[in-house]
Amino acid sequence: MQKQQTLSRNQKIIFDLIDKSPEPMKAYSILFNVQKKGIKAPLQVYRALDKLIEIGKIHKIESRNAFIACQNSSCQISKATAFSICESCENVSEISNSKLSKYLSNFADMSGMKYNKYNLEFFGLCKKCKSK
Amino acid sequence: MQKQQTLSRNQKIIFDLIDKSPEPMKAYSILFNVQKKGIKAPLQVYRALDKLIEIGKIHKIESRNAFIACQNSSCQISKATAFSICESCENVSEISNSKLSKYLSNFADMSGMKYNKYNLEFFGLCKKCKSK
DNA sequence: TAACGCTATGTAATAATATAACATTTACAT
DNA sequence: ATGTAAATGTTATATTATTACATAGCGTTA
Ligand SMILES: [Zn+2]
Ligand SMILES: [Zn+2]
Ligand SMILES: [Zn+2]
Ligand SMILES: [Zn+2]
Repeated sequence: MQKQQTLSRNQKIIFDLIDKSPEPMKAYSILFNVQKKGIKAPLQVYRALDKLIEIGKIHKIESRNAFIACQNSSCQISKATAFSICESCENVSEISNSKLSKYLSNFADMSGMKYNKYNLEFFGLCKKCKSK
Repeated sequence: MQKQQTLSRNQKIIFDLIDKSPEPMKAYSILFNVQKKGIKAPLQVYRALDKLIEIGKIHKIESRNAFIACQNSSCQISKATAFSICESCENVSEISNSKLSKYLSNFADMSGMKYNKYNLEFFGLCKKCKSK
C-alpha cells in the first residue's frame, strides 16, 4: 500500500476534474473548467499537474499533451506506464499487465544504462472503431 | 530493403541538419539553423519534419518535443520505436533490440485492440552520468 | 510566541511549440 | 500541354508551458 497523499485545494479540484473525465484532458481545457472555482492562471494548473504526476495520481499522455487519472489505484506505477490509444476516436486507456511491466522493468541492453522509468504508448484502432 | 525516398530540397536540408546533430533537435532550433538556407517559417520546418517522420528518416522524442535521425538505417521501424533517455545529460539513443521489438509488436491484451504502432521511452542515467 | 523552512498559492508577463488559411510553384505522369 | 499531387512560401494565430516575483499557510522548534 502506498502512503496516502493529502491533496491541497487546487490539486484536489484539478484531480477530481480529471478523474471524472472519460477522456484525457488538456491543460487549457482543465483551466477553463476550473476558472469558476478560482483557479485563473495556467501556472496554477501546471503546478497541480506536476504534483499529481509526481505522486502518481495522474499521468501525462506524451503524444497528446493530455492528462489522465491513474487507473491502477492500488499500485504505484507512475514510473512504469503503458497506454493504448485509439487513433480514430482518441480513446485512451491505461494498460495494466504484470507480464508487460515485469518485462519492461527488467529490460536491459548493452548500453550500460540503468533504467528507472519508462513510458509506453501503443496506437491502433479500438474495438468500436475497427468494426466501422 | 525499404524503397529509397527522394527528399525534397527543404526535407534534405532539415534531415541533414538533424542527422549531423549529436543530440535530438528542437523545431525552433532547427528553424534557427536553416534560416540562412532560406527556410524562414516554422511551418516549413514542421512540414518537413512531418514528412521525414512519415517515411521513417527521423523520429520524434515525445517527452522532449525533439527530433532525432533514425539510427536503424537498414530497417523500417518508424512504427515501432524505442529510446533510452538520460535524465541527467539528456543524451538519447534509439534502442534496436529485436527481442524487445518482437515482444512489443506481438503484444496483445484483453482490450480487443489491434496495435499497429508503439513508442517506448526509457529513462535513467547513462553510464557517464551514473559514475559521477 | 517567534523565527524558520517548506509547500502552496496568486498574478502578470512571456517563451516555446504547433497549426490554420491561403496563394503559388514544382514535379511528373498522361 | 494539361491535369494532378506534392511541395513551398507567407502571414497570422492557436496551443502548450515556463519565468519571475510576491504572498500566504502550516508545521517544527528555539
Ligand atoms: Zn497509473
Ligand atoms: Zn476508437
Ligand atoms: Zn529508427
Ligand atoms: Zn547522461
